[in-house]
Amino acid sequence: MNRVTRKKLLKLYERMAEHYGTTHWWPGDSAFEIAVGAILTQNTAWTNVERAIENIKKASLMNPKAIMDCRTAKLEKVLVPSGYFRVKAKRVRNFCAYLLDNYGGSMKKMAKRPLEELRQELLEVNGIGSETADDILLYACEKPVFVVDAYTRRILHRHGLVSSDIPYEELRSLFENNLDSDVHLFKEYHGLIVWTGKDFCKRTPKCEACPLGPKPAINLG
DNA sequence: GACCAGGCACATC
DNA sequence: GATGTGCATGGT
Repeated sequence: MNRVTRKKLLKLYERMAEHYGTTHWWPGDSAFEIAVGAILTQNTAWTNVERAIENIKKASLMNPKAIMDCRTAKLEKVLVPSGYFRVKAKRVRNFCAYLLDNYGGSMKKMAKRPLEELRQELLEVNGIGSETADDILLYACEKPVFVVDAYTRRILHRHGLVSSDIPYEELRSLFENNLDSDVHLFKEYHGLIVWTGKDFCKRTPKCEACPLGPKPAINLG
């Protein structure tokens, strides 16, 4: 099922923006911090990620070289609050190794690579999948990529626009092909989806108060 | 105390 | 190629 149109996507955006205003998503003091946060937030609530990011900063580890140089036990310890700390320590390090080997540890240099090639490279890093790669591309590298997450799929499905098992790439294409290729729009759209999802679209949704309408299937026309 | 959260890789059939 | 499983913490 695919009933997505440009008009409907703009309507969704408009309703969420009316409710929340500007989200300024994604928070972070640097592109590197955003990339690390993208890995740490995998299947994890953002509040837990914030604690781990604070720990990384307090330990002066918020740069790729420091993360590669520190002992595994120490890195794992600062990541404990974000959950899955053993796998995430490996994944963060895999990204740091990639960044150091290919771009001398510079996110700025990395971001100069063409979008498609960079996306392929990121996906080859063990621990970086589609969503994490796209988070990094959009929010850390300012590339016009639409980030799809569980909320995106859930919200569009509940409004009768796509099937619940639509593949990641397919859903990403629907947004990218129907909207202007605009980094600011893509950032805000995803930010609004995250906020709406957190407030109203968990597995047990509170559709009554949702800015998108009182029922899962609303008239978006 | 159960259930859930913005994933991902790997094993198995 | 589809389906299942491990990974771990903190909030509700």
